[in-house]
Amino acid sequence: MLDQDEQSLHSRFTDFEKFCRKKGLKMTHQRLEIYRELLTSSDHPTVEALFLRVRKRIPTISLDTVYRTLALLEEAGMTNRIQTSEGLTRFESDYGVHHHLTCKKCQKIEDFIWESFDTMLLPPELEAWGTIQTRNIVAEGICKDCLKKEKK
Amino acid sequence: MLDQDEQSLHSRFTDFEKFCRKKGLKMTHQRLEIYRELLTSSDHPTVEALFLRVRKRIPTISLDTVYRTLALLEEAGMTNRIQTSEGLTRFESDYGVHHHLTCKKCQKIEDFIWESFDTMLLPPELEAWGTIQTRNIVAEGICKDCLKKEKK
DNA sequence: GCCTTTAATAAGAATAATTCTTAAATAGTA
DNA sequence: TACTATTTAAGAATTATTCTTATTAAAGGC
Repeated sequence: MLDQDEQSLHSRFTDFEKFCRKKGLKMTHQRLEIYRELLTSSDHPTVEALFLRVRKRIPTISLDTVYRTLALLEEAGMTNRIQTSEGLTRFESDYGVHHHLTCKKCQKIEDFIWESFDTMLLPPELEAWGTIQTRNIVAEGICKDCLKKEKK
Repeated sequence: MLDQDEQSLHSRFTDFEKFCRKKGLKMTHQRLEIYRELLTSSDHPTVEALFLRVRKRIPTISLDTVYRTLALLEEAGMTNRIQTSEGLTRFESDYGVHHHLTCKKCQKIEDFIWESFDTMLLPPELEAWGTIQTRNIVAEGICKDCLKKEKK
């Protein structure tokens, strides 16, 4: 499992190089580190959080570069933007179809997969609307940790 | 159908009065007009848009009052906040379970209902997470109008 | 209906998130 | 190694949202 993860991480870096070449974009130190940080972050970080993490390795990096790079990665479909109900923008690296579960108390976001939903046919009325490309579930509630705290 | 809508609109206003009384809130002209505007808007307006519409009837209303009132209504569960991928906050009056369909081009949001999804049991693994209260689908694609424009 | 109390409002200042501007630095290429 | 076009850092500008304060108005008692 770990091997496989590392394998896939490595191949994703290679993809990033290829991607830059193909698009005529320069492969900068900053872009690589931002992308790496996002790949290894599983907590759906905000731009600010990502900036602080990357700054440990590149102390002179600017917040603006993080914004620009994330926009770039998003456009290329390599990351997803998540608009939370707190009003903050969070990011995650794109790794296939999944859904989100958010705690209303602590705002923590967890991923989950649900294949029987993914393969379900949408209501036929929606065909008249246009072409539907993605469909994601946003579920909200109170997580176990916050439920415990409430009881105290 | 129209009769029923008007009926339900009227009862919702009455609810609003009751709601204010119960919470010890004052029933102001501004609050009523903002609530009315949201009830009769089906296009998921932004705060700014709502402000401009209400201003036609109350020219001196301030943007801040719209923000404050929407926060109030949201807290009471009478409206829902929708965080769009454009990064804008939109609002809709709460009228029962439904889902959203957004056009990636023109950003228009349409509602749809899908009862067979609503009654579907969530994956059992999620029970370990905590208590799940809501689950909504956000579908994205290109609407018919934008598809037509693309062909030109 | 008028008075009092307290909450709500308007106006504009303050804050926070994001984007833009510009000069300097750097990647890719000859 | 030198050249050219991108990209970057820094900070200014913009935009959305919230806060502050003096004024206004709703609700309830008289």
